[in-house]
Amino acid sequence: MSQQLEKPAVQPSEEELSRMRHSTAHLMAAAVQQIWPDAKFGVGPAVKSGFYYDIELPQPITPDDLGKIEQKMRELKNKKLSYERLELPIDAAIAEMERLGQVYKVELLNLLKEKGSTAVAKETGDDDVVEVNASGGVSSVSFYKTGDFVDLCRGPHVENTGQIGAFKLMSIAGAYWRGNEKNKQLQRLYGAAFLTKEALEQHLWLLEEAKKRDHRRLGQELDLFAFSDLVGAGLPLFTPKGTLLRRLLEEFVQSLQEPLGYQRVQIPHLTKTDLYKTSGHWDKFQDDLFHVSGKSGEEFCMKPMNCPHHTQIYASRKRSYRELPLRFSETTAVYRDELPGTLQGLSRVRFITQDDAHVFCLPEQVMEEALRIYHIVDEFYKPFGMKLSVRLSMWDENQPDKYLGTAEMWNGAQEQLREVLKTRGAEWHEEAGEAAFYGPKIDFTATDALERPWQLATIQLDFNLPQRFDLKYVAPDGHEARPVMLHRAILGSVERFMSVLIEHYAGAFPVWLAPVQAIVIPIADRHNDYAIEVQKKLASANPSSLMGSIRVELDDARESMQKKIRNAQLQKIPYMLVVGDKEAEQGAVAVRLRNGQDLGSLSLPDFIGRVNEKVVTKASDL
RNA sequence: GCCGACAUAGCUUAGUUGGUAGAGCAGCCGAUUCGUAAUCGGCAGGUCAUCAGUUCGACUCUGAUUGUCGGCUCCA
Repeated sequence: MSQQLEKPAVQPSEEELSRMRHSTAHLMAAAVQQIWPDAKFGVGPAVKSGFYYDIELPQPITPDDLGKIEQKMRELKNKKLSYERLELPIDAAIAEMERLGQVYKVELLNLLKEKGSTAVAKETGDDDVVEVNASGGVSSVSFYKTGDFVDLCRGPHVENTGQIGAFKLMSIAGAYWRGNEKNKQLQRLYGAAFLTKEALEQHLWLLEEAKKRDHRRLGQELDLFAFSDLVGAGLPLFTPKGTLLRRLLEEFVQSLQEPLGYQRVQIPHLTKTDLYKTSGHWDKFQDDLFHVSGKSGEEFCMKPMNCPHHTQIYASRKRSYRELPLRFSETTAVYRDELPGTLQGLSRVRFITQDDAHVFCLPEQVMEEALRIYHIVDEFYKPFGMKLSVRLSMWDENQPDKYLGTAEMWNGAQEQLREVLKTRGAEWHEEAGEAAFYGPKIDFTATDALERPWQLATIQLDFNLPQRFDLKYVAPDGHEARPVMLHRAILGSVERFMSVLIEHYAGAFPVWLAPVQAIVIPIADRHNDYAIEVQKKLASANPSSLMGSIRVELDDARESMQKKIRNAQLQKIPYMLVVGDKEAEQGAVAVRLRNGQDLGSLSLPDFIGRVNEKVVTKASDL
């Protein structure tokens, strides 16, 4: 007998929470079943901050029903019903579920019987169904019974419903059965659940706070971008301030990549579709392109990516091994006809500006080049203090037809990227099926205010497109050889990066990024002349800033100083420069920081020096 | 694309048994000239997203379209 591990005295709270949430999902299902006895149940796992259950009813559940369900849940909770575990041979289980008309459970059980629990967990996204261990067939399964509700489930659960904490049903959504859009769509009921009422309230409060950081709201309040129904969905329009922010980000990344040998190129936004028929994108993405036709009858489309164009710059002349690596970079827009239901603020758009680059190199240069890119990613993200998670996105070897190239190619390329991660000492996780169709990638993701993950930077290895476009270089021995291609983006999409950035800072940008860095606030009209003088001096003062000056505005509205300070606060302007009689006399400014701190009177050179330092160091403080 | 919800002035929004819209902020005009988060008064601004339909009459009811939000699916 193996040594028993002692249970820790205090359960890790995550595990405890997750168990309670899972039990709450059962409680909700039990309540739904009492109200609508003909409800059919899909899967119902615990998730971040709560749980969900997928349910099918002849009459859809409406938001008004949520209160009713909650009330029934409380009733059942107060009865302190036990969670009772039963084991059944799989065939008996199938028969029982058939008797109850639970068609989805029957389907799961059959799947378990044939393919085992790993396959089921993978397909449903729910590993609570049964113990995840073997990938072979399962011979017996466990059920949990709560009151009249019996559910296929591996557990564990709390002992009885009285131990369930505070919960609230949050929303109803559609979700395809087994995650496949060809299947029927069930109703997914989401709930939040916490051990205590206080924790639940805290969570709801955090959600409210997150709304204030929503980039869509801040984009409007801070006048960064806008949308127009006339222009169309997913097509953001950038205001002067938003455009300035974009330029600052682009120039930052340019300042990092240019010294590393990246050369700018430029390509048209239209192309004949032949380009994508050659690259292989056509077969996969033709429905997601904006198609354009001209006079000639030739088929054109808006470019949805830049790699094929860049290969044609490479292919425009004979290349020698001596000129490799070639690193073509370009910050440029691509256009993708994303499904309307997926569009979301700047996070998911149809006009996407990529800070794209393609490196063409010798096979033996791949590591070095990938490491260079990794270095740029590190340097770029450092000043923001954003938490990035790193994913090695691999192909799905069970679906080779979704990808170009051979298993050998894929395994080799994946191993190379794994080496890169090891060399960097990165912490990463690996996911099959997340690769691009032409190669594996290292993806860097960040989260928004609601902690939804978004992919930003990416490093992709590609042996396929060089082959498709028959790219060559002349090797030292005089023979022609095939270069390797790396695709990379640092921000990813400028729009998406901005969405994450805005939420990361809650709109309060550090000095180097703030579209308006300082605002001069004259106390009374008689101070306007001095205020103008201050503005002029600052606007031409800061040669080391990326934009060549301090970005300063003057608020000469005939309003109270208090009002002007309030407005500047709401605009999250880092420095408020109050000038009155005293300052005019001393040639100074009274500096108030965005965080409310009063720096007192500073001479102009002192203030300029301060801003200069914050900009040059990309400081996060003021 | 699918499921569900929503759409009133630039922004936030009031407006239930269907009788042609009311406010705050922003804007404009005037007064106020102020020491660290909203001075006061006035004016203007709406074919109630669009298009059909029901009705004597539609912001209100029905349908379609467009857009937005939360999910699902997809994501080069």
